[in-house]
Amino acid sequence: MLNTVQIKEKINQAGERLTPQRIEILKYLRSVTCHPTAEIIYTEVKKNIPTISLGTIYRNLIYLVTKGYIIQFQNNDNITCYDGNPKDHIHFICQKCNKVHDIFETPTIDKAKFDKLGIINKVEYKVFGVCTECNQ
Amino acid sequence: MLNTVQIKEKINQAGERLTPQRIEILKYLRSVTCHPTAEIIYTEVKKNIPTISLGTIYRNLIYLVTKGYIIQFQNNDNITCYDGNPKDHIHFICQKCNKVHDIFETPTIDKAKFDKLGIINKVEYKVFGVCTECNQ
DNA sequence: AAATTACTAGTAATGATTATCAATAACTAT
DNA sequence: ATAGTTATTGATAATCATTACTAGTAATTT
Repeated sequence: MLNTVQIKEKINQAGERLTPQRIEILKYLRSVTCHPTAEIIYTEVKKNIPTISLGTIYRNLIYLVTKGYIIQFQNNDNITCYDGNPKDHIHFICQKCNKVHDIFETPTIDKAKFDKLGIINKVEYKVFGVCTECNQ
Repeated sequence: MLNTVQIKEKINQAGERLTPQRIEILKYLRSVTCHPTAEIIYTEVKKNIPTISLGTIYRNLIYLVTKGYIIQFQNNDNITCYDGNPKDHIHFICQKCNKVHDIFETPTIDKAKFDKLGIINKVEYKVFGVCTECNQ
């Protein structure tokens, strides 16, 4: 996992600025294993930067997703969730409690089939079901 | 592909009613290979049932998804799209033109890994990229 | 240290989706 | 067939996650 210095090195590029807000959002997402919504990230980052606004959260999340530092996906209620681990993996989403579990396995697909269709930028694998806790 | 009689047989169950609106929405989705939004479905079904309302479209789409007659997923703009083919398959989504291509292949995953987590109800595989047409 | 401009905070606007409710019509039982 | 039950519809209002806007601020460059 990247430390703050590494984040600084990685995130800063020509024409882009390294703001405390941007660092804090990425640091938070890298520090948790859950898959928070923008609203939750807002609540949590606010503890360290009380004046941060929700718009800043959204803007930076878009930035971090675009840059590939984090992953985004929609949960069962179609709310966008974020994952600080950008490595391809499967999300198991409980349809009752909406909790998300990571499965660190990449399904094997026939890449050749996609070559005709175009260039692949990212994949998203979701599995919906009911977790063991909710299935009592 | 189901014909109208088969749809009637399949769709009607105790406590549920077979309305012309419901039939028409399913018939439309079964007749196309594209992946329309609720708005597009509204426009198309309206040609046959001019008085149908958008709320009825949404309500029946939820019904059809719940029953497993159709599939839903979010496109690159996070708008819900619908697929009249409920068989598991991969969606290749162009990030430029938002067009969706079907890949009739099911990635193999280690089901055992999910047994610990809970019961699987459905899977959703999406691949984002740029289609050959947009990549000129 | 000054200049440039990407970024922020605060707020308003957007728009897909859901909720509401009286009227209707699909189904059931007689 | 007919009447009764209630799932569904049409129309409209409400919701709320997300985006747009703007003047002020601060990160970076020169």
